[in-house]
Amino acid sequence: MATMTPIQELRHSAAHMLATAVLRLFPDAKLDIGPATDNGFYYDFDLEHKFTAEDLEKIEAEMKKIAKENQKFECFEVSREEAEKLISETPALSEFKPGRLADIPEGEKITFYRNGEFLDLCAGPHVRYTSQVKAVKLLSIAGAYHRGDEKNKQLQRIYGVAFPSKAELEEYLHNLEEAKKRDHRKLGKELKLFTIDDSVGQGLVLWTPNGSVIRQELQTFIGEELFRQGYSQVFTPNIGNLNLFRTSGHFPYYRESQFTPVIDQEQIDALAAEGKTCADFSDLLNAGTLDGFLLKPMNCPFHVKLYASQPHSYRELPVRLAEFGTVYRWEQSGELNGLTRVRGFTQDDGHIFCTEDQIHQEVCSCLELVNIILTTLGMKDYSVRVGLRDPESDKYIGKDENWERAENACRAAAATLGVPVVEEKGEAAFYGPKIDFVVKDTLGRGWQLGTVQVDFNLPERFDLTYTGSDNTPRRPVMIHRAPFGSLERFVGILIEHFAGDFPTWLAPEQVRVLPLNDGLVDHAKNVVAELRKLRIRATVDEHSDKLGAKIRRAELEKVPHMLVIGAKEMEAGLVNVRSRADKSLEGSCTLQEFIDKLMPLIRERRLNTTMRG
RNA sequence: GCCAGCAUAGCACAGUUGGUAGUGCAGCCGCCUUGUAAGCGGCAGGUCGUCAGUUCGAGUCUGACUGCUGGCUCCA
Repeated sequence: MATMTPIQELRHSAAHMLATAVLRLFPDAKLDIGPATDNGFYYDFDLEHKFTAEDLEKIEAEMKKIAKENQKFECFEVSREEAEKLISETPALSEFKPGRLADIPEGEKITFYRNGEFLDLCAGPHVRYTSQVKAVKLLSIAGAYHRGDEKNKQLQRIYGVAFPSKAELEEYLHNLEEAKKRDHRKLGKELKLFTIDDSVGQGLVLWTPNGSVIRQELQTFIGEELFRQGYSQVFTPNIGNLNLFRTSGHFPYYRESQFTPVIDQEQIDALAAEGKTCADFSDLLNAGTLDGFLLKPMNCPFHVKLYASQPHSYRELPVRLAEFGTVYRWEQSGELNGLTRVRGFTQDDGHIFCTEDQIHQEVCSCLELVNIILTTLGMKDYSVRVGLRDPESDKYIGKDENWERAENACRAAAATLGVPVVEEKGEAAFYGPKIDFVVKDTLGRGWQLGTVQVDFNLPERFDLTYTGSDNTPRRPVMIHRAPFGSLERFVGILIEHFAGDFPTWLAPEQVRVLPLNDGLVDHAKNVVAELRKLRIRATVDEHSDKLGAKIRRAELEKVPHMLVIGAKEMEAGLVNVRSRADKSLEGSCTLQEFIDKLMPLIRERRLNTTMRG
C-alpha cells in the first residue's frame, strides 16, 4: 500500500466518517470501499433507498456531529479468522468485505479501524480524531459499479471534499467556481467559438466562424511542420465499404461504437421478402454476408489502400501520408462532453509506412511534432503514457513477438522525451502499443491529445509490402500518429488553456479599430482594409457608443489588439494602440509601425506577453 | 448505456403556499458624438424542453420521453 500524505489521511478519515453518518441514518446500508481521491474522498454503498440531495445535507450534518463527538480512530490488527468473524458479525460489512478481505494476500497484515460505533476493514492510516476533519462538504451522488465492472452491481457513491480548515474548503470551492469560468463549453458560447445543436445530433460539432479560424490556423501550423518532415497531404472519403473494415478488424469488433452501416435497399427488400427480422439483419451484418458502407470510424484503412495502390521500393520509405480526416464514432450518450468527447471529429491523422530499422527515428520525429505543438502553445502541464497490451485480455490482435518489438520501440522512443513516462497495461490500441500525451481540463479530468502508435498488424492484415534491396517482398511497419489527437478535443482544451485569451496568431479577431465618433467610421474602415490586405483579421466597432463602451466590448470579446482613432490620430496619420496581448505595442504610432510590430507575433506564433486582469 | 441532479427570451437569472410570465445584458429604433472596461429613452422578443396526467385553473404537482451537467462503464 502506498503511503498517504497527511491530507490523504484526513480525506480517507472523512470517508470513514461519511460511512459512519450513513449507517446512523440508513442502518441497512452495506459498505464497499471509501478511499481518498485527488481532491477529496468517496464511499460506495449498497442500499435499497436512493440517496437524494436532501439526504446528502442530512448526512453532511451528521458528519459534522461526528467530528464534534471527537471520536478516536483506533487501529487493531487481527488474524484472518478473526477478520472473517468480525465481518460476519457486522451487517454493514457482510456483503462486500469478505471479497475485499480475500484480496489481501496471505501473510500481509489485516487491520480494522474503529471510530465510535463504526468498524471497517481498512489498511489505514487515519488521523487520530474525527475532530481533525474541520471542513467537509458532500458534493454529489453517483452510480459506480462494484470493482469498476459494468457486469457487477451498481452501487451508490457519495463524493465529498475535506480540508483541515474551513478557509481551505472555502478556497477550494472558490477555485472550483473560477475553474468553471474557463470551461470551454461556457467560453465557447460566450466567444461564439462553436455550437452543438440537438436537432443536428448529439456530439456533432458546428464550428462557428470564430472557432473555424482557430481550427484553420492550427491546421496551417501543423501543415507547415508536416511539410518540413516530408509528409504528403492526402484526402479520402467519409465512408467506405464495410468489407474494408472487416479486413482491418474494426467491424464487427467495434460495432457498438460505430454509426449504423448504410445498407443497400435491394438487399433489405430481398431479405424482408424471406421473412428476416431485424435480429437476422444484425447477425448477417456481423457474419459478413450483408454488403454496405460504413461512416468511417478511422482513417487507417484508407491510407493503407493508398499505400497499396502502388508498388514500393525500400528506397522510397518511409512513406508518410497525412490527412485531416473526419471520423464518426457512436460514443455512449453519457460520455459526450462539449468538444472533448464527441461523435464526429477530425483527427490530424497520419500514417508512416517504414522499415523496422526506421521505426525509432520515425517515432521520435512524431514525438518531436507533438513537442513543437505543446511548446508553441505553452502547454507545459501534460503527462506521457506508454499504453501497453494487457496480456490477460483477448482484444489484441497479432503475434506476441511483434507486440514485444512494438512495445520496446515505444518505450525507447518515449525515453528520449526526457520527461517522466508512465507505462500502463491495457491502454494499447487493439493493433499496437502507443505513446499518448494526456492533458487535464479545467475540472482536472485527463484527456488524451497527441498519440503515436506502432503497428505491425494492419500491414499484415492488408498484406502490405515493399521491395527490399535483395529484390524480395518485405513487410513494412505502420506508425499511426495524430499530434493534436482530434481538432475538436484539442481546441476544447486550448480554449481552457488560454481561458479564451488566444495569442494573436490564433485569435479569431486580431485587431479591432475603435473610431472615437461616428464621423471617423469611414477612416476606420480604410484602416481595416489596409490590415485585411495583409490578411490581418480586423474589424471596426461601428456602434455609436462612447470609447469606454467600445473598449469594454473588445475586452470582453478578448480581441488582442485595439486601435483607437480620434480626430487627433486621423490628422496626424496615427493609430493609438491598446493591446491585451502585448503591452510593448501600446502607444501612438503610424499604422505601418503597428503592422511592423504586429506581424512577427503572427508569423512567429508568439504567445501573449501580457494579460490584463 | 447506468446512477444522481438540472431544463424559464440569443445569454445570465427572478418567479413566494398552483391563479395563464419578469429583470439585466445582447438586438432593433431614436437622442447623445463620445478619449481607454458600461450615456439616456423607447420597442421587440417566451406554447416556461416535449408529450401525457391531476386540478375550475399548472412555469409551479405527478409520470414518461428528450437534452444537458457531475460521476460510473467505455474510448480503435
